[in-house]
Amino acid sequence: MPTSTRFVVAVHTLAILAINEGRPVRSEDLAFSANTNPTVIRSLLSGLADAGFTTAQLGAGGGALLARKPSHIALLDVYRAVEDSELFSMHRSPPNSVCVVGRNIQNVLRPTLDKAQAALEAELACVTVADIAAEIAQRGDFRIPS
Amino acid sequence: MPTSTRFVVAVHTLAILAINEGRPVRSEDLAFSANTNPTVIRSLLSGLADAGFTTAQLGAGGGALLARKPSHIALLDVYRAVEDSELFSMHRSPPNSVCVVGRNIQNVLRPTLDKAQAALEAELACVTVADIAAEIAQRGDFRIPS
DNA sequence: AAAATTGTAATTGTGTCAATTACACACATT
DNA sequence: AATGTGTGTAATTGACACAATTACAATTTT
Repeated sequence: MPTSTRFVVAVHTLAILAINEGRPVRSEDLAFSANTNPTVIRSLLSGLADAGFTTAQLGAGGGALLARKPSHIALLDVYRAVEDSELFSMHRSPPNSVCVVGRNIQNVLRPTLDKAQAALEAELACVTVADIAAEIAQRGDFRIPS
Repeated sequence: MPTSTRFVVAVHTLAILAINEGRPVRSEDLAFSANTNPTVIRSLLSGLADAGFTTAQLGAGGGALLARKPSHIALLDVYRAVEDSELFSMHRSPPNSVCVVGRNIQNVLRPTLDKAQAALEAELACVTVADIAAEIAQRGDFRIPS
């Protein structure tokens, strides 16, 4: 049940912005690091900006900036901002309602699937972009300019 | 996120087998209930049989049967038997190792993603096919022949 | 022997995501 | 003001995965 690569790339992007706190970073540079296309990054930033996590500065010397302290952006927030579809997908075409199982399976399964998703989300809520950035700084042996 | 429908359809299938305990059910009938193709069901049953959850009886009057008590088949087992790909997908092409973030992001993210997946799986481990079948029986106002 | 059913391979159809292209719009610098 | 830089968004294309479908060999029951 694969999620798209959006979530991971979005966290990657935010981590770079956290490390370059204050300095605008161009989508081209972000794309270079994530090994993808600038437009893909801009599309992600669009969602992140809607959620209030980033802003953009147009024109020469412009780029993306964090709009909020990285310690106040949980990975769950990022997940929700850029990942839209359901975690579990049900039957492609609705099950046959003539059958008791077909008639009830989705409603019966729903609470369990929701609980599982909630458990996953609770874990993502515990970690922030600041945590990720700090860990990267440690591995790279440098300090994040506060 | 076009995730696969395999997991839900597999649970659907096992619930039917649990309710028809002892009686073989043809892939055609299972497919009719799940509103899909018999071959799709047979492919799922192939994985479930490999995992030791079902057996098949060939020939006229044949079909699929549970090989284990439904109370001994957790949804997590089903999930693992029929769903192969990773829950979180990382970058499509590897991030740029010239950048500190690109070089470390995947390793830094891995523990969190693993913990999130484990939390999800723990929930799926709590519920069995027997639970699902019982809930369906209750909604359909009938009893499962033990 | 004949009919029924599974198991599996191969092909086709469909949909989603990512890459790419294109361009209008906004800002900054001169 | 004019020009260059960069974002924002739409549209197209490519790649890929899943499901549907077709086909058929193998096995079992009647």
